[in-house]
Amino acid sequence: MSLESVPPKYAQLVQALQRRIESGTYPPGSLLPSEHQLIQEFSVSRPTVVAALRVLREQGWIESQQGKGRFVRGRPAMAAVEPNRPGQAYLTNPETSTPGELIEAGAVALPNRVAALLDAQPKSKAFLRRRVVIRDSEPTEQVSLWLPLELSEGTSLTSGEPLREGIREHLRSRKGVRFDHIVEQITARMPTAQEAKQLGMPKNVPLLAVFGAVRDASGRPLVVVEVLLPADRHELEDAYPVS
Amino acid sequence: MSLESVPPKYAQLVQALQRRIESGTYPPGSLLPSEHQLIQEFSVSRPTVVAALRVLREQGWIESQQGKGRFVRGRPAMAAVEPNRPGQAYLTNPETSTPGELIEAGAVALPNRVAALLDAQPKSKAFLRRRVVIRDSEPTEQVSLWLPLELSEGTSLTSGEPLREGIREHLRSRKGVRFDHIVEQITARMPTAQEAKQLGMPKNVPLLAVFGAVRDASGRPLVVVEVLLPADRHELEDAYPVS
DNA sequence: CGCTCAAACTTGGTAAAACAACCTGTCGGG
DNA sequence: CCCGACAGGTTGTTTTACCAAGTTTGAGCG
Repeated sequence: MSLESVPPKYAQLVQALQRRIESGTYPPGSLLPSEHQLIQEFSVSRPTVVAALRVLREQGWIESQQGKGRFVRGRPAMAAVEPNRPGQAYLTNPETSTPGELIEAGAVALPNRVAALLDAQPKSKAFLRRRVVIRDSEPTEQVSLWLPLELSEGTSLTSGEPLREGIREHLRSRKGVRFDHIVEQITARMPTAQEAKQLGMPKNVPLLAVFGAVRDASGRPLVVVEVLLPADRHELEDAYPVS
Repeated sequence: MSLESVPPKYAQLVQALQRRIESGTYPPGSLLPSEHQLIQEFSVSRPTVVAALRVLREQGWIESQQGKGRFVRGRPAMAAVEPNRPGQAYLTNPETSTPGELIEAGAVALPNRVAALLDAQPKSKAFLRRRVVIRDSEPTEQVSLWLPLELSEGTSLTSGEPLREGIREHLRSRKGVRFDHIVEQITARMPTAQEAKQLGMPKNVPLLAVFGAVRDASGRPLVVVEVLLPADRHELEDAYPVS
């Protein structure tokens, strides 16, 4: 049969050059072979070489300078640190995959901040689903999910049972909405007495509160996720290029 | 003279299509004209059309599906929110551009977390430069900069005078190091008595502590920036695509 | 009428060629 | 000795051409 599709030539070239950079054949700071040399060595056409080098440049492996050549920068170190995005996991993974306890599931009045993120009137009603996540037999995080009432109708989110499907897939198949990006706000505050008790944390330790507004491609807010992290047990990490 | 360089054709095509999407000529969800139609309308070749459409896809304006066509997604809403990166501004802007007060400048023993970010031994010596930034006649943030001693030698950072040049440019011209990316850690904690006093904040309000490890292209840490933000007055915002 | 399959569309990938813009040496002439 | 012109290298942009792969449509046949 041999239906294994071979990757396109330019992708093979990308991998070959990446291997050479990682192995030290093309050390950082050195000049990459010119387009003409690569054409001859790999027996491909110039558009193929250029396509491969464009990918490498966009990924940060090399940088090019018209008239001089392409310089090796090395394996992009930034890609090594994967940011931890609280809330991401709760949107794609089913609730049954992480142990936890559902502590609230019903319609409530929206807090001001959440209402603003949902483009809704303050104190208007929305559906709230709140869970405490348990790791190593200890409560570690509280995850809250707010949905407009029209988005919660006809879904299993209103039930008190753990979801056996990711929220993202659940809403896509039943309501036809497609998650696109998340606008995230990070703040810190002291826990309420109830929160400290539910999370098993001292009352004098602050909380990291992460609000994630999930929106579709046009920017319309769909749901809001709030993750509460005791600051003595969690921290957030991210990486970005300096402008 | 007419030395104004005209943008390349594919970039012009990108702008033209962006305008049509924004004006509603190509509403979201609709099918973009096929490559052949665009070739005829704009009188360009196919690679030029493809290059323009590739840019639009990478920027999130459209998505393509082999065999069917290219679908309009609309103006990428994510790009509208620009993340606020504390520390970024302090690396590029001169200290004289924002009012503040220098409260420390000298060699100190490294705290554990900063030593780890610098790949240095804990309690080893490094140079610390600490400033309180004043906005609207009120202290609002504390910015600390740690540098390895060999990187601070021969610079004006060790002086008690405000820098008239950005730190990034300062270190590039005098020490030849080039900033590439930042690995950021966000935590929350209670302020010390001294910090609360210097920042003019209540003692029962937590601090958002942002640690930024500035590294070069190979991942070697260069300097560490710490920004302390009273949580009742600041919050962090960011946006990212849902995977 | 319903099903099958081929034709005609779409985007994705490769090849060959040419010109333009930019950099860096070398080789003269002043 | 200095400086400018020039040749030869590099990447950037554009064109023409062809084939491959996925999707839709409709003609034709049972």
